[in-house]
Amino acid sequence: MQEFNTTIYKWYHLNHRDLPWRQTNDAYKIWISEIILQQTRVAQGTAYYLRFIERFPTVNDLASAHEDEVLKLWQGLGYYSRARNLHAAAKTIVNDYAGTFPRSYEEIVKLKGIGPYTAAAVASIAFSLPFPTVDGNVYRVLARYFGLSVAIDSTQGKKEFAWLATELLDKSNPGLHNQALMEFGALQCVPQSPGCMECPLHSTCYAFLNKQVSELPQKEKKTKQSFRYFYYFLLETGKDIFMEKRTENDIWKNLYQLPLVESERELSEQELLNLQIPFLNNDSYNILSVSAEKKHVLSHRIIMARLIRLEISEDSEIRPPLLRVNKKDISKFAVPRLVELFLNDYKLEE
DNA sequence: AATTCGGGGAA
DNA sequence: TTCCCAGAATT
Repeated sequence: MQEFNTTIYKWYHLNHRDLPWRQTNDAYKIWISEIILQQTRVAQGTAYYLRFIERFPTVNDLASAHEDEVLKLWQGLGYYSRARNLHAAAKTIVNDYAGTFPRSYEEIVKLKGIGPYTAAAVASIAFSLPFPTVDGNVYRVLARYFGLSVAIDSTQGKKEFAWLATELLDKSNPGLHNQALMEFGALQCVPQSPGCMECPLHSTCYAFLNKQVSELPQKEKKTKQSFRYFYYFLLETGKDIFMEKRTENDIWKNLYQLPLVESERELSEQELLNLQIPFLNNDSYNILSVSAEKKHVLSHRIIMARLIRLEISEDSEIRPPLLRVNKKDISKFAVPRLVELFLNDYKLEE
């Protein structure tokens, strides 16, 4: 047990990455990095972290920003509730804690978007409080080394792993302990074909000794996907197009998009040509083009989408919720990746 | 306990 | 294709 920890620490000392959020003790910055890295690889999140910290150096800067700008900085990163919750929590910190990050686990875990993992990460790394971080890396390392075969996504499994992680925690330096264990999982004890021959723990690793490395950790649920059919409309006047905000409790909430008609089933090109356009009060338009079908895969959805370009007259009656946007301002709006791709294609055509 | 929420990189 | 990433909130 002691051997496990000291070996991990030694490995961390030799192999850890020099990441931007490891150069600070600022709880605010640690927090930002942890939210960005939820279900997100370091390689993908780092650039977002740097831009975010540059624009919002303090919690006050973030709290006083408009949500649209926060989402724009988050564009392309996914799981946008993270950005909305981050913004809401910043306001809570400013309003309820006078802009000082709360220093107890109980207060931290109450903040929006902060669950057991993130609360433990901030508490241990920023404040040296004794709470173990149990993330995907930790599940994997512990499951393999100690041979825990209980499913990591079951209630029982979460309890058992949390208990073991608490037992292992070095309370004299919980921040270092947590980061070392996670880094070890991220770089050495990786999900697919880890380098066990070079691993400093292989002589005492249950999974390696019992040839169960590829069987651990165990998971029980697999996500099932369903289809959705999105038909976006690019309404062009001379210099403007139209956009709308997604306000429903659905994917991409509070992001912007091109006017959308969603269908229960796939529509043929002929059906699209005859479609009633719900946001136009008259029918004075020309169909310029119908794009090829684009397949956009999310974790629980497969979205099949097309872009229909319409030329409309300057005096067309547009249903109110649509925003008239000058073409040079389109990039100011936070849009889903799918819409961004359509807009990029459109710009290339021009 | 099950579902939802994004997007990308690696094999 | 499949897996899964420094998970959390909602149902």
